[in-house]
Amino acid sequence: MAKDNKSVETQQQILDAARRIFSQKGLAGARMQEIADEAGINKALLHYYYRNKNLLFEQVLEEAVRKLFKPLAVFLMEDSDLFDKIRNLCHLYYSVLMKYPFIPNFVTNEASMDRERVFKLIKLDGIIDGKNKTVKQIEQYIEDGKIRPVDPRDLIWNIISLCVFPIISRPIAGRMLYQSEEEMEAALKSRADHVADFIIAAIKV
Amino acid sequence: MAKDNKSVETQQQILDAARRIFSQKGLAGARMQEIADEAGINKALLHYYYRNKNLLFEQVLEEAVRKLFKPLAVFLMEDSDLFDKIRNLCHLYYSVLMKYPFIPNFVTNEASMDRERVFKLIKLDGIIDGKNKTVKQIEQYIEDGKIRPVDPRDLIWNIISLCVFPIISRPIAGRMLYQSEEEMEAALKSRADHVADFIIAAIKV
DNA sequence: CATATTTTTAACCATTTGGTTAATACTCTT
DNA sequence: AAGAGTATTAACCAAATGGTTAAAAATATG
Repeated sequence: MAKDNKSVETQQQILDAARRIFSQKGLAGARMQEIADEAGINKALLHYYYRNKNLLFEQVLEEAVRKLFKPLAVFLMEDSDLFDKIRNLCHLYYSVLMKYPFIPNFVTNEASMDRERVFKLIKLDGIIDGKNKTVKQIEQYIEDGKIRPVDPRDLIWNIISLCVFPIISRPIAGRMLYQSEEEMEAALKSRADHVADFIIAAIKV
Repeated sequence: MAKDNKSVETQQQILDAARRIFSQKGLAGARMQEIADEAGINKALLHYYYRNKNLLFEQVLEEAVRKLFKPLAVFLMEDSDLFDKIRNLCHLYYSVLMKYPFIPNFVTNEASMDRERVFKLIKLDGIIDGKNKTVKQIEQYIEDGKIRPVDPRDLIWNIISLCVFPIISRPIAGRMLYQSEEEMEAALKSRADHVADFIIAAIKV
């Protein structure tokens, strides 16, 4: 049994490499040899730790799905004021996705190729419980006249879209909208606030 | 020289098949044999009309990029009232993307794999001219007190996000937010209007 | 109808790729 | 230091895959 930490270090290097390669090239486009090279090891060693490509991919995908859905689950479950929740979600998403900008595209793309594989990794029950909770909260806010009448599910979908899509479209939209990389980076920094403001302005009476 | 139309018909079948396969599996995941089967022809015939996989892919990608950016270019260039433009864009995008729902994911994914390949296909000059025009229009609306002060580029990015992302995320979000496929289909029908309302509510003073 | 041209196919081929094997280096325990 | 177990490697293999070739249908042309 691996008592020393050389092996876990190697496994970590493999996972890091796999994350980079898989997220950039997808399951079909990634080459085991390339992952091994990127990890600085032999291809046979790669198979020694991760029996095959699919298993390795599944591990990387699971991690990505978890990271992508955690902020959403937190948002949907939270008990606090709706406006606070929205601001929190925007900031949480931006900090996570700025750190792992490849995740949204990686997951949505895999979902379009093999929907079920992604579903199996989402704790759907928890999400749906949270969704029902937040839908109720939104309905209550409408009833209390705190926000305009909107379809709660449309609203949730809009919020997610505004948090996630800018990251996916950044390579293209950045070049279209901004003069330079730096200008875009700067704009991105304040986007979490702007998006939250935008959403709240759209619903507040 | 092909005077008859059997050959163009075959080429069309190939393109249709290639669209389906490439958009579902990506460049690396698609198999020439599978495209040939889907088109009901021999693999050698596939190479007879399209010399190699890359050329065929490029053709499918170009078409997808054109379809994805046309509504945006129209929006950015249009001279009419900003609110009308926004409503138009939402409806245009929804009609195009409901017809070709695979396009956004296909293009964003390819952009994340090979950014330059996508850039080369976008008529960037036209888009940027239009962008400058619409940015000026938004600034004018702010100055005239018709809308709240917002960063024009953030606003444009938000509009695009709200039009495009729901299509990308539909397989996942649909199952999370709605009880059944039919319920989601129904909700989707009115989304173009809701999204336009949402955006306008967010900026109108 | 004969022949030139285009379309379609079956059989092949070279390369790539995921995965295996068997042997070697390393590390830890006693 | 010896031996057991673990980590690592080079060489290899079978299957899959993009692409080619040469011949056969089919079609157009005179």
